[in-house]
Amino acid sequence: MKQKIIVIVGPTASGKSDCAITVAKQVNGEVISADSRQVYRGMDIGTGKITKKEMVDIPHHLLDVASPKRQFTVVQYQKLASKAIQDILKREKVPILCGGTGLYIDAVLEGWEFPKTPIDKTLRKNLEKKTTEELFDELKKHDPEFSKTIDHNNRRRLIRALEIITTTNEPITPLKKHPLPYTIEYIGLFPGWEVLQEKIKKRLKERLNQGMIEEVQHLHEKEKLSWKRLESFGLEYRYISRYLRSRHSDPEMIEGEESLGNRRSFAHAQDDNFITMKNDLEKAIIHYAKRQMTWFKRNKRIKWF
RNA sequence: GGCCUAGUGGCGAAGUGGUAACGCAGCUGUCUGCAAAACAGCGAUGCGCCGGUUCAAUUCCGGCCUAGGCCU
Repeated sequence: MKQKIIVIVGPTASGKSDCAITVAKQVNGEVISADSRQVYRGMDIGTGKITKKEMVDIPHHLLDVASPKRQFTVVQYQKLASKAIQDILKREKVPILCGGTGLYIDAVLEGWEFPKTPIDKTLRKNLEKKTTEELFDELKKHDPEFSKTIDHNNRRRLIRALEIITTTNEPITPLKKHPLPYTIEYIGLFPGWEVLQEKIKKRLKERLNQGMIEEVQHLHEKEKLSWKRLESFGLEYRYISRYLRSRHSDPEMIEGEESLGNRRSFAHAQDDNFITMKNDLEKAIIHYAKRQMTWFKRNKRIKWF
Protein backbone atom coordinates (compact mmCIF):
# COMPACT_ATOMS: atom_id res chain seq x y z
CA MET A 1 0.00 0.00 0.00
CA LYS A 2 1.20 3.45 -0.85
CA GLN A 3 2.19 5.69 1.98
CA LYS A 4 -0.06 8.56 2.79
CA ILE A 5 0.31 12.28 3.29
CA ILE A 6 -2.44 14.50 4.59
CA VAL A 7 -2.61 18.11 3.51
CA ILE A 8 -4.62 20.76 5.28
CA VAL A 9 -5.11 24.02 3.44
CA GLY A 10 -7.38 27.03 3.67
CA PRO A 11 -7.32 30.78 3.99
CA THR A 12 -5.88 32.52 6.98
CA ALA A 13 -7.93 32.20 10.18
CA SER A 14 -9.86 29.19 8.95
CA GLY A 15 -8.65 27.02 11.81
CA LYS A 16 -5.96 24.95 10.14
CA SER A 17 -3.61 24.63 13.09
CA ASP A 18 -6.24 23.23 15.42
CA CYS A 19 -7.46 20.89 12.76
CA ALA A 20 -3.93 19.60 12.20
CA ILE A 21 -3.58 18.75 15.89
CA THR A 22 -6.83 16.85 15.88
CA VAL A 23 -5.92 14.92 12.76
CA ALA A 24 -2.41 14.23 14.02
CA LYS A 25 -3.76 12.61 17.14
CA GLN A 26 -6.12 10.43 15.16
CA VAL A 27 -3.65 9.14 12.63
CA ASN A 28 -0.43 9.23 14.63
CA GLY A 29 0.94 12.06 12.57
CA GLU A 30 3.40 14.91 12.69
CA VAL A 31 2.75 18.40 11.41
CA ILE A 32 4.80 20.17 8.78
CA SER A 33 4.01 23.86 8.60
CA ALA A 34 3.51 25.22 5.10
CA ASP A 35 3.69 28.88 5.87
CA SER A 36 6.13 31.27 4.26
CA ARG A 37 6.33 33.50 7.32
CA GLN A 38 6.25 31.04 10.16
CA VAL A 39 9.62 29.78 9.09
CA TYR A 40 11.18 32.88 10.57
CA ARG A 41 12.37 33.04 14.14
CA GLY A 42 10.94 35.83 16.24
CA MET A 43 7.87 36.26 14.10
CA ASP A 44 5.29 34.62 16.32
CA ILE A 45 2.21 36.65 17.14
CA GLY A 46 2.08 38.29 13.73
CA THR A 47 2.19 34.96 11.95
CA GLY A 48 -0.16 33.22 14.33
CA LYS A 49 2.45 30.62 15.08
CA ILE A 50 1.28 27.77 17.24
CA THR A 51 2.76 27.75 20.76
CA LYS A 52 4.54 24.87 22.43
CA LYS A 53 1.61 24.39 24.73
CA GLU A 54 -0.88 24.26 21.88
CA MET A 55 1.16 21.58 20.15
CA VAL A 56 0.31 19.12 22.92
CA ASP A 57 3.29 16.93 22.17
CA ILE A 58 2.60 16.67 18.46
CA PRO A 59 5.91 17.37 16.72
CA HIS A 60 5.84 20.38 14.39
CA HIS A 61 8.34 20.88 11.62
CA LEU A 62 9.53 23.87 9.65
CA LEU A 63 8.77 26.49 12.23
CA ASP A 64 11.61 28.82 13.20
CA VAL A 65 14.01 27.42 10.67
CA ALA A 66 15.26 30.71 9.27
CA SER A 67 16.54 34.06 10.35
CA PRO A 68 14.26 36.92 9.37
CA LYS A 69 17.37 38.78 8.31
CA ARG A 70 17.99 36.40 5.50
CA GLN A 71 15.80 35.73 2.54
CA PHE A 72 14.02 32.41 2.58
CA THR A 73 12.53 31.06 -0.63
CA VAL A 74 10.34 28.28 -1.99
CA VAL A 75 13.31 26.26 -3.09
CA GLN A 76 14.67 26.16 0.40
CA TYR A 77 11.29 25.26 1.75
CA GLN A 78 10.95 22.54 -0.81
CA LYS A 79 14.18 20.90 0.30
CA LEU A 80 13.45 21.10 4.00
CA ALA A 81 9.89 19.93 3.67
CA SER A 82 10.80 17.02 1.44
CA LYS A 83 13.38 15.94 3.95
CA ALA A 84 10.86 16.20 6.78
CA ILE A 85 8.37 14.11 4.86
CA GLN A 86 10.92 11.36 4.25
CA ASP A 87 11.94 11.43 7.84
CA ILE A 88 8.41 11.14 9.18
CA LEU A 89 7.49 8.36 6.79
CA LYS A 90 10.59 6.46 7.72
CA ARG A 91 9.40 6.50 11.30
CA GLU A 92 6.07 5.14 10.11
CA LYS A 93 4.11 8.18 11.04
CA VAL A 94 1.86 10.30 8.86
CA PRO A 95 3.12 13.66 7.57
CA ILE A 96 0.49 16.36 7.82
CA LEU A 97 1.31 19.34 5.65
CA CYS A 98 -0.61 22.26 7.02
CA GLY A 99 -0.53 25.86 5.94
CA GLY A 100 -1.77 28.67 3.77
CA THR A 101 1.09 29.13 1.35
CA GLY A 102 -0.19 27.39 -1.75
CA LEU A 103 2.98 27.81 -3.72
CA TYR A 104 5.06 26.06 -1.09
CA ILE A 105 2.65 23.16 -0.85
CA ASP A 106 2.41 22.59 -4.57
CA ALA A 107 6.13 22.96 -5.07
CA VAL A 108 6.73 20.16 -2.58
CA LEU A 109 3.96 17.75 -3.45
CA GLU A 110 4.17 18.17 -7.20
CA GLY A 111 7.93 18.32 -7.12
CA TRP A 112 8.38 21.45 -9.15
CA GLU A 113 11.79 21.62 -10.71
CA PHE A 114 12.68 25.26 -10.42
CA PRO A 115 15.37 26.69 -12.69
CA LYS A 116 18.71 26.13 -11.05
CA THR A 117 19.89 29.66 -11.60
CA PRO A 118 20.59 31.07 -8.16
CA ILE A 119 19.69 34.55 -7.07
CA ASP A 120 22.21 37.09 -8.26
CA LYS A 121 21.93 40.13 -6.05
CA THR A 122 24.25 42.30 -8.06
CA LEU A 123 22.45 41.57 -11.26
CA ARG A 124 19.11 42.22 -9.61
CA LYS A 125 20.31 45.51 -8.27
CA ASN A 126 21.28 46.59 -11.75
CA LEU A 127 18.06 45.41 -13.31
CA GLU A 128 16.13 47.16 -10.60
CA LYS A 129 17.32 50.47 -11.99
CA LYS A 130 15.67 49.91 -15.34
CA THR A 131 12.12 50.82 -16.14
CA THR A 132 9.56 48.08 -16.46
CA GLU A 133 9.35 48.70 -20.15
CA GLU A 134 13.08 48.33 -20.61
CA LEU A 135 13.01 45.08 -18.68
CA PHE A 136 10.28 43.71 -20.86
CA ASP A 137 12.01 44.77 -24.07
CA GLU A 138 15.16 43.07 -22.95
CA LEU A 139 13.32 39.88 -22.13
CA LYS A 140 11.61 39.97 -25.48
CA LYS A 141 14.93 40.26 -27.19
CA HIS A 142 16.39 37.25 -25.38
CA ASP A 143 13.33 35.04 -25.20
CA PRO A 144 10.45 36.17 -27.40
CA GLU A 145 8.44 33.04 -26.63
CA PHE A 146 8.50 33.42 -22.89
CA SER A 147 7.86 37.13 -23.11
CA LYS A 148 4.46 36.36 -24.57
CA THR A 149 3.25 34.65 -21.44
CA ILE A 150 4.73 36.86 -18.75
CA ASP A 151 3.00 39.80 -17.09
CA HIS A 152 4.37 42.88 -18.79
CA ASN A 153 4.15 44.96 -15.67
CA ASN A 154 5.39 42.52 -13.12
CA ARG A 155 8.92 43.73 -12.46
CA ARG A 156 9.68 41.00 -9.99
CA ARG A 157 9.00 38.24 -12.49
CA LEU A 158 10.61 40.13 -15.32
CA ILE A 159 13.80 40.42 -13.32
CA ARG A 160 13.87 36.77 -12.34
CA ALA A 161 13.28 35.74 -15.95
CA LEU A 162 16.16 37.91 -17.09
CA GLU A 163 18.30 36.51 -14.32
CA ILE A 164 17.77 33.00 -15.64
CA ILE A 165 18.21 33.89 -19.27
CA THR A 166 21.31 36.01 -18.96
CA THR A 167 23.14 33.41 -16.87
CA THR A 168 22.11 30.32 -18.79
CA ASN A 169 21.95 31.99 -22.16
CA GLU A 170 19.03 29.77 -22.99
CA PRO A 171 15.32 30.35 -23.26
CA ILE A 172 13.17 29.41 -20.35
CA THR A 173 11.67 25.96 -20.68
CA PRO A 174 8.36 24.85 -19.27
CA LEU A 175 8.45 23.86 -15.63
CA LYS A 176 9.00 20.16 -15.02
CA LYS A 177 7.08 18.44 -12.27
CA HIS A 178 7.81 15.25 -10.36
CA PRO A 179 4.84 14.51 -8.12
CA LEU A 180 5.55 12.61 -4.91
CA PRO A 181 4.70 8.90 -5.17
CA TYR A 182 2.37 8.89 -2.20
CA THR A 183 -1.34 8.95 -1.66
CA ILE A 184 -2.17 12.53 -0.90
CA GLU A 185 -5.35 13.53 0.83
CA TYR A 186 -6.27 17.20 0.56
CA ILE A 187 -8.46 18.76 3.18
CA GLY A 188 -9.63 22.33 2.67
CA LEU A 189 -11.02 24.45 5.45
CA PHE A 190 -13.33 27.32 4.58
CA PRO A 191 -16.16 28.50 6.81
CA GLY A 192 -17.65 30.95 4.30
CA TRP A 193 -16.82 34.59 3.83
CA GLU A 194 -19.10 36.02 6.49
CA VAL A 195 -17.71 33.83 9.22
CA LEU A 196 -14.16 34.10 8.02
CA GLN A 197 -14.25 37.89 8.04
CA GLU A 198 -15.55 37.89 11.56
CA LYS A 199 -12.85 35.52 12.65
CA ILE A 200 -10.21 37.65 11.01
CA LYS A 201 -11.42 40.78 12.77
CA LYS A 202 -11.65 39.08 16.12
CA ARG A 203 -8.26 37.50 15.81
CA LEU A 204 -6.64 40.78 14.82
CA LYS A 205 -8.03 42.49 17.88
CA GLU A 206 -6.72 39.72 20.10
CA ARG A 207 -3.28 39.78 18.59
CA LEU A 208 -2.98 43.52 18.99
CA ASN A 209 -3.71 43.05 22.66
CA GLN A 210 -1.26 40.22 22.94
CA GLY A 211 1.69 42.43 22.10
CA MET A 212 1.92 42.17 18.35
CA ILE A 213 2.99 45.79 18.08
CA GLU A 214 5.75 45.21 20.56
CA GLU A 215 6.86 42.20 18.56
CA VAL A 216 7.31 44.29 15.45
CA GLN A 217 9.01 47.02 17.41
CA HIS A 218 11.38 44.49 18.89
CA LEU A 219 12.22 43.10 15.47
CA HIS A 220 13.16 46.56 14.31
CA GLU A 221 14.99 47.86 17.35
CA LYS A 222 16.61 44.77 18.78
CA GLU A 223 16.87 42.46 15.82
CA LYS A 224 17.76 45.39 13.60
CA LEU A 225 15.38 44.51 10.82
CA SER A 226 14.99 47.46 8.50
CA TRP A 227 11.61 49.03 7.89
CA LYS A 228 11.99 47.95 4.31
CA ARG A 229 12.45 44.34 5.35
CA LEU A 230 9.44 44.46 7.67
CA GLU A 231 7.44 46.05 4.88
CA SER A 232 8.27 43.14 2.61
CA PHE A 233 6.81 40.60 4.99
CA GLY A 234 3.39 42.04 4.31
CA LEU A 235 0.24 42.15 6.42
CA GLU A 236 0.78 42.61 10.14
CA TYR A 237 4.48 43.34 9.75
CA ARG A 238 3.88 45.78 6.95
CA TYR A 239 1.05 47.73 8.48
CA ILE A 240 2.34 47.78 12.02
CA SER A 241 5.76 48.93 10.91
CA ARG A 242 4.09 51.74 8.99
CA TYR A 243 2.17 52.62 12.11
CA LEU A 244 5.32 52.67 14.19
CA ARG A 245 6.97 54.94 11.67
CA SER A 246 4.03 57.31 11.64
CA ARG A 247 4.09 57.52 15.42
CA HIS A 248 7.73 58.34 15.23
CA SER A 249 7.17 61.29 12.97
CA ASP A 250 4.21 62.58 14.96
CA PRO A 251 5.58 64.89 17.68
CA GLU A 252 2.42 64.79 19.74
CA MET A 253 2.50 61.05 19.99
CA ILE A 254 6.07 61.02 21.18
CA GLU A 255 5.25 63.54 23.89
CA GLY A 256 2.26 61.57 24.99
CA GLU A 257 4.28 58.44 25.13
CA GLU A 258 6.95 59.97 27.31
CA SER A 259 4.51 61.33 29.79
CA LEU A 260 2.89 57.96 30.08
CA GLY A 261 6.22 56.30 30.48
CA ASN A 262 4.62 53.00 29.80
CA ARG A 263 5.83 50.88 26.95
CA ARG A 264 2.68 48.84 26.60
CA SER A 265 0.19 51.63 26.83
CA PHE A 266 0.33 52.61 23.19
CA ALA A 267 -0.86 49.22 22.09
CA HIS A 268 -4.23 50.27 23.32
CA ALA A 269 -4.02 53.81 22.13
CA GLN A 270 -7.04 54.91 20.19
CA ASP A 271 -5.28 57.57 18.21
CA ASP A 272 -6.18 58.06 14.57
CA ASN A 273 -3.08 56.37 13.27
CA PHE A 274 -3.84 53.29 15.26
CA ILE A 275 -7.40 53.07 14.03
CA THR A 276 -6.37 53.64 10.44
CA MET A 277 -3.71 50.98 10.74
CA LYS A 278 -6.15 48.50 12.17
CA ASN A 279 -8.72 49.12 9.45
CA ASP A 280 -6.21 48.97 6.64
CA LEU A 281 -4.68 45.82 8.02
CA GLU A 282 -8.05 44.21 8.40
CA LYS A 283 -8.82 44.87 4.75
CA ALA A 284 -5.42 43.63 3.66
CA ILE A 285 -5.88 40.36 5.51
CA ILE A 286 -9.24 39.81 3.88
CA HIS A 287 -7.74 40.51 0.47
CA TYR A 288 -5.02 38.05 1.26
CA ALA A 289 -7.55 35.39 2.18
CA LYS A 290 -9.19 35.90 -1.20
CA ARG A 291 -5.92 35.48 -3.01
CA GLN A 292 -5.29 32.29 -1.09
CA MET A 293 -8.66 30.96 -2.16
CA THR A 294 -7.93 31.83 -5.78
CA TRP A 295 -4.91 29.61 -5.57
CA PHE A 296 -6.59 26.73 -3.79
CA LYS A 297 -9.63 26.74 -6.03
CA ARG A 298 -7.52 25.49 -8.90
CA ASN A 299 -6.77 22.29 -7.08
CA LYS A 300 -9.78 20.08 -7.69
CA ARG A 301 -8.47 17.39 -5.40
CA ILE A 302 -9.16 19.42 -2.30
CA LYS A 303 -12.13 18.27 -0.30
CA TRP A 304 -13.69 21.29 1.35
CA PHE A 305 -15.18 21.35 4.79
C1' G B 1 -41.47 83.02 2.40
C1' G B 2 -36.60 85.05 0.06
C1' C B 3 -31.37 84.28 -1.29
C1' C B 4 -27.01 81.08 -1.95
C1' U B 5 -24.52 76.43 -2.72
C1' A B 6 -24.71 71.41 -3.88
C1' G B 7 -26.96 66.75 -6.24
C1' U B 8 -21.98 62.21 -11.03
C1' G B 9 -21.34 53.97 -10.39
C1' G B 10 -21.82 51.04 -3.23
C1' C B 11 -18.77 55.26 -1.02
C1' G B 12 -15.30 59.36 -1.96
C1' A B 13 -14.18 62.49 -5.97
C1' A B 14 -12.60 64.90 -11.14
C1' G B 15 -14.54 66.79 -15.52
C1' U B 16 -15.95 68.79 -20.56
C1' G B 17 -21.01 71.56 -25.66
C1' G B 18 -19.32 66.11 -28.94
C1' U B 19 -20.73 61.40 -25.86
C1' A B 20 -18.06 59.98 -18.35
C1' A B 21 -10.61 60.63 -14.98
C1' C B 22 -9.17 58.57 -10.59
C1' G B 23 -9.18 56.44 -5.37
C1' C B 24 -11.60 52.92 -2.04
C1' A B 25 -14.79 48.86 -1.64
C1' G B 26 -16.67 44.72 -4.83
C1' C B 27 -16.00 40.80 -8.47
C1' U B 28 -12.77 37.69 -11.70
C1' G B 29 -8.01 36.06 -12.40
C1' U B 30 -2.29 35.30 -13.02
C1' C B 31 1.65 32.77 -10.65
C1' U B 32 9.01 28.83 -13.43
C1' G B 33 13.64 31.00 -6.21
C1' C B 34 11.11 37.69 -2.37
C1' A B 35 4.38 34.23 -2.78
C1' A B 36 1.39 37.44 3.89
C1' A B 37 4.88 39.08 -2.13
C1' A B 38 4.28 40.94 -7.08
C1' C B 39 0.83 41.64 -10.99
C1' A B 40 -3.66 41.70 -14.55
C1' G B 41 -8.88 42.35 -16.02
C1' C B 42 -14.26 43.95 -15.13
C1' G B 43 -18.48 47.50 -13.19
C1' A B 44 -22.46 54.33 -14.37
C1' U B 45 -26.27 53.77 -22.21
C1' G B 46 -25.41 57.24 -17.76
C1' C B 47 -23.92 62.55 -14.55
C1' G B 48 -31.33 64.49 -9.10
C1' C B 49 -36.31 65.10 -12.12
C1' C B 50 -39.09 67.52 -16.33
C1' G B 51 -38.83 70.56 -20.36
C1' G B 52 -36.08 74.03 -23.75
C1' U B 53 -31.81 75.85 -26.87
C1' U B 54 -28.43 73.18 -30.20
C1' C B 55 -26.30 69.11 -35.59
C1' A B 56 -24.95 67.54 -30.47
C1' A B 57 -26.02 68.62 -23.21
C1' U B 58 -23.84 65.41 -17.95
C1' U B 59 -21.81 70.14 -19.36
C1' C B 60 -26.07 76.22 -21.51
C1' C B 61 -31.31 78.12 -20.13
C1' G B 62 -36.11 77.59 -17.33
C1' G B 63 -38.98 75.08 -13.84
C1' C B 64 -39.41 71.33 -10.12
C1' C B 65 -37.48 68.05 -6.16
C1' U B 66 -33.91 67.01 -2.28
C1' A B 67 -29.85 68.41 1.13
C1' G B 68 -26.97 72.06 3.57
C1' G B 69 -26.18 77.26 4.64
C1' C B 70 -27.88 82.24 5.10
C1' C B 71 -31.81 86.05 5.56
C1' U B 72 -36.78 88.09 7.19
